[in-house]
Amino acid sequence: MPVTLRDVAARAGVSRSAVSRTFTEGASVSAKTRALVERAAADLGYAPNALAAGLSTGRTKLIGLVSNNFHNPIFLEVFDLFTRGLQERGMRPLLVNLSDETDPEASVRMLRQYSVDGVIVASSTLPQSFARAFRDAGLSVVHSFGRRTTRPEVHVVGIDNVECGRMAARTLAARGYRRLGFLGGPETASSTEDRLAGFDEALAGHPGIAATRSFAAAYSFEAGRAEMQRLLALGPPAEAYFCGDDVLSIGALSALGEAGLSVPGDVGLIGLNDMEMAGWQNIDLTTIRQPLGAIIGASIELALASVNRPDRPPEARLFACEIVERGTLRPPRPT
Amino acid sequence: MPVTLRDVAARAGVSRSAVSRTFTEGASVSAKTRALVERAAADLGYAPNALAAGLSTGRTKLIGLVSNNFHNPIFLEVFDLFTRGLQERGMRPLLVNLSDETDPEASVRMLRQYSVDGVIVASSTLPQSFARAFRDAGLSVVHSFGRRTTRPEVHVVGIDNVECGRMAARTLAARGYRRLGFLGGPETASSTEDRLAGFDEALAGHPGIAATRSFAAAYSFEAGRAEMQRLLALGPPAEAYFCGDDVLSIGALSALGEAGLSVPGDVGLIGLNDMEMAGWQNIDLTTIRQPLGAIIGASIELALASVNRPDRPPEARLFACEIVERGTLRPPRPT
DNA sequence: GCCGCCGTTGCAACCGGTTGCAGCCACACC
DNA sequence: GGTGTGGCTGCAACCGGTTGCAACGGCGGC
Repeated sequence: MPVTLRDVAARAGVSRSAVSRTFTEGASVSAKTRALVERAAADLGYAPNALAAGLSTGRTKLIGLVSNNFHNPIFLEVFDLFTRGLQERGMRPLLVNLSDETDPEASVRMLRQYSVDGVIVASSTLPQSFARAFRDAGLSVVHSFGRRTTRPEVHVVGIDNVECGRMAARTLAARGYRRLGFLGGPETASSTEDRLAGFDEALAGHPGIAATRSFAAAYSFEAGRAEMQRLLALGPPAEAYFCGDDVLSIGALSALGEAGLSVPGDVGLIGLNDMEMAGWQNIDLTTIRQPLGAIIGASIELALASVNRPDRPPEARLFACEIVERGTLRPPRPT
Repeated sequence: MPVTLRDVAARAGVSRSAVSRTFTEGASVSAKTRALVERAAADLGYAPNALAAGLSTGRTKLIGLVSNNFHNPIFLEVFDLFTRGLQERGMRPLLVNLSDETDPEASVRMLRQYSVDGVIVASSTLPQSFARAFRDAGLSVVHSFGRRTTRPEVHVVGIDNVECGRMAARTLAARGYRRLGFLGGPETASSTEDRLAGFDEALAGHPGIAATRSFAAAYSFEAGRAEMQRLLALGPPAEAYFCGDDVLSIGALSALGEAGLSVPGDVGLIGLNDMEMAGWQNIDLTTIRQPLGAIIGASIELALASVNRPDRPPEARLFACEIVERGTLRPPRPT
């Protein structure tokens, strides 16, 4: 039923090689045969089989897009940008959902079975063991939203979480807040650790400022809300919180509102990510913007580059973030 | 570098066929050879190449997952359920983003190039021409969140939008609202048309009730907000609105709040979908729940079934919705 | 002891492409 | 006219599997 190379060759009266060559960039074909073949292909509605081609060339133009983050709305934006970016470059994303997967082994087999050209792991919570397992299987992998380490094992693209922690601390200090709270994501996530480290570091220079710390069970609305409720039950809240993610901030916002506390009147809040929703006027969250487009662009770039040079040493690309001023912090304090 | 059938065969001292057969369900292999092969495969870390297999069998276990809805948060839930559901059944989703695509032709070629076993179109806004184009190319397709037509061209799974419109109208009437508003999605979307039809139909039995209608430019927060702002600028609002989607409701909510109107005090609101966010306590939207899990389960089921029986006549499966009572409508009026 | 049967096995062709290699041809040059 | 050159072309092998077919071996039944 489907039309193949052979059919086109027959109709054009040329060899199969000739047909193949007219469809491969930079192959040597005369204008005459090319015209013949193109005519026949158009008549028949021929589309070359990318998978069969991949069998010979070793390149399927398939990229494994791996994530376990299907409850944080920012990931819809992430998937949008990834799929479009990959499509524009002629690649196809094979989506892998690792939500309740704990063993890298199964996913590795899967990805190898489909001989993807490369893997992009888009997650800030997936343990590094996954990325490592993919790499050990000989796949070229890029870890987006990952952590920079001194001796990276795979390509990493993301933000400088330590610096974000500092930014948050400096911003809160500049607004005159003195009793701060750090409300992070899962304690074991590297992003949480790093943000806290930066936060603490910047605060070290401000002896008059105290900070508490706590951790939500996940990067989700419910977790943020639950954690803030727990804090409120414990005693009076801090003057302002740095939340490790916008979705946590919104959860916290909800708990605060329910407790009758006003933001930013009673409590200040700053998030991280700047997801679409943070700008919705009934949320209006002051936050630290992660340059999503740049991160994803670089991830794709790196993934494609390392397909061609698999031995290329792992590289870390970190992007700068910026404060987005909205309505959940009180204005800077005049000095 | 990658280990193939041939390597395993050599190490196990059997033919390539024997290896192939031990890995295909229901083939005839003796326990002895099977053990031999499995041992060798494990030693070598062999994983069969699914794409090469697909070349012979004509089944790649790849499913094209096509959508253009990357700005409605409910679609993150949709992708989550689809990817998990497909993975559980041993299928792999190839994600296709049609956000700014107007010509089905290109996507058809793409999907055929990767010889997907089937296509699932997950969108309530994509014109039917896309689904039809896929079908015409010989692909078996399921349209999720699509519209039931009298003579369906492809499998359709979704909800009865007309009935949802009726439910909304009946609910608002029962609460004693008399001046209603229909705030739909894009006027050309079939889902919008159907919901409006049902809404009008149910209202026909209530001569004392009047309704206005208007349409947002897209199923998005911004569009819902803009449309409600426009309505408010025109004059006093209706007593209650039926919004064609939760994300529209939330946009409307934001515009109402900004105008100093309280919900449900001054204006009532009912949405449709029941996305995760609708339950967030600071949104607390009364809405009509779409049974997402059932819809997606049935879509996958149907997609897989029609791979095996491509000539199976197109079928429509519609699921019932239910009202989820939260805080944006005033309580039922005692009669 | 012979026959037939059936489960198992390997051969070889095939799926739909790609590509190294050698042959062909036209043309230009001497 | 002979030779050399270079651009096109087709042959055939190969990518990593699957599968129809025929051969093989062991076993039970007569």
